[in-house]
This record gives sequence, C-alpha cells and structure tokens, in this order.
Amino acid sequence: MPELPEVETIVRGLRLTLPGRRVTGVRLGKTDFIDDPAVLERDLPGQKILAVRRMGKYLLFDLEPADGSAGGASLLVHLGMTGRLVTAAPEEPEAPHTHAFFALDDGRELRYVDVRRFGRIALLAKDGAELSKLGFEPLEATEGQFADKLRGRRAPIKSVLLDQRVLRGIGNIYADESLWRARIHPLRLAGSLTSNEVRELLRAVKSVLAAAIRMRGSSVSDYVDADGQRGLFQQRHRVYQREGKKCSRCGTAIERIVIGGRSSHFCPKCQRAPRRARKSKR
DNA sequence: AAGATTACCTGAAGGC
DNA sequence: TGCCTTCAGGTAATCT
Repeated sequence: MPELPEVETIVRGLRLTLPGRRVTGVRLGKTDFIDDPAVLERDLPGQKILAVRRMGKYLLFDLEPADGSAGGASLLVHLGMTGRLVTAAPEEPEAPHTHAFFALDDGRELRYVDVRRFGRIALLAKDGAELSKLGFEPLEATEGQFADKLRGRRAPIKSVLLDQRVLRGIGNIYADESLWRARIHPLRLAGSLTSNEVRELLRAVKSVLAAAIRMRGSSVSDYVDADGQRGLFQQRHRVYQREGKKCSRCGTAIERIVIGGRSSHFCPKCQRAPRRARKSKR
C-alpha cells in the first residue's frame, strides 16, 4: 500500500514529465471517491501543472489557471490502499478500475486506477485548511517536536504512529518496521516512552523511510510507481507480514496481534511487552 | 475529548 | 468445483 516512500517514489517519477504540462481535458468513471466531480470537470481543464509535491501520503499538483493569473489551486490525490497514477498514450487500453483520465497538452494522459476506491481526488482552493491538521514530515521532524506530540497520549504507540496528525505519511508497514528497529513493543503507551526511546524511535522512522525510498518503496500487494515498476523494500522487511518467521536479530518467531483493528507484527523478545499486556508464562 | 470501533470497497485466499 | 467467510488497511464518521 502506498505510504510515504511509495508516494515519494511516484512523485519523483511524475516530476520528470508533468511540470509545465497543461491539462486539456478530464474524463471520469466512478466518482464516489472524488470530492466534487462536477467542479473537477469544469475547473481543471486549461490549468497548467506548475509543480508536483508530496505531503505525507498526499500528492499535490500545484496549478496555474489558463489566463496565467495567480489562482493557486492544487489538485490533491490520495492513493488510499490500491490507487495508482500512471501516464499513458490515449490509445493504450485502460486497465480495469481506471476512474479518471487527465488529458495533457503533450498528447499523453495521466490516469488514476484504484480497485477499492479508498483513495481521494479533490481540487483544493489556495490555502485551504484541508491539510492543516497533518503532523510533521517524518524525515524533517526533530526529536523535540516528536516528543511534544507523544506527551500525555495514552494510546498504544503503534496507533499513534499511524495518526497522521503526529507524523504524516507512516502506514502499517513502516510503523511496524520502525518499532522493530527501535526495539519498542507496539502496545507501549505513547506517553510512557522514555526520552531515549523517543529519540531511538524517531531515528528508526527516519532510517527505515530513507532506506525504503532508496529502494523505491515496498510492493506487497499491488503497488507500482509512475512507470509501473515494483519497489524492492519488501525484501528488507523484518517483521511486516512475517508472522512465524525468525527475527533476524535474535531468531525468535515473529508474532502478530491486532491493535486498533490493524495487524501488528513484532519480535516478542526484542520488543518487550509492557507489564499490562504481558501474557502469564509458566 | 481522546481513544476505540466501524464503515467504506474489492479481490485474494482459505475452509469445507 | 464452487460457495462462503475472512482478511487486507487509510481515512472519516460514529461511538463511549
């Protein structure tokens, strides 16, 4: 599923061709995941793509109106679980579940494909409050900023890592992998982490995200980048979807539990359970 | 009001 | 073989 490293890889790919292109037409299929389809069809054609950016797991295409005025709107795309953005020649057959076609002035098309339609497309006005609730960009956050976000929170650290208001862009894969690297059990209450643990966790988050970006993301189910290429970081996963396999540090079998409705993978030896959650052992 | 739970959606996988 | 159930999870809505 597309998390920060996957979205970053897609953004870097789209940046090679999209800036400077003008959208010449919009064609939509199913629209139940689009904020206001009529507005998109009416207002997007004619606008020029100035830049392609990422905020957490969101892609943002900064736009300039046809008349060159300073409109400052942006096209927002979230890939949900199964969303894909690909460029194609108009005559190329469309993949199943292709729900949006954006024709470009170089004769090509940007297409949005999404089996489950958990994604989102919206046209944002300039300075919309839309993304203001997002937390820090993980690769730029400081230890102090991260610590402030964790202070007093009584939810499991696993759930807090998934909370986009804390650090934006982390999903289930990188939450589990970060906690393993930092040797912190996913059920630990976020506010109970020591300052050493907070520091180690942020270091782990940054190193795992950076490594995943270098390997062009994780292709677990159906993620591919803007060129249709799979990522490679799934080869480096230490716990995610490795239940029953040996921990690469200590050889103990990886376990899976459900936290907040999400599966969580960890090493029961490297990541010591809080007292409250420890199973009685004889 | 933070934390927990559920709905949304479809295809893959497993059970029988 | 085929039908049924379960699972995957990002986010928003709904609960407690």
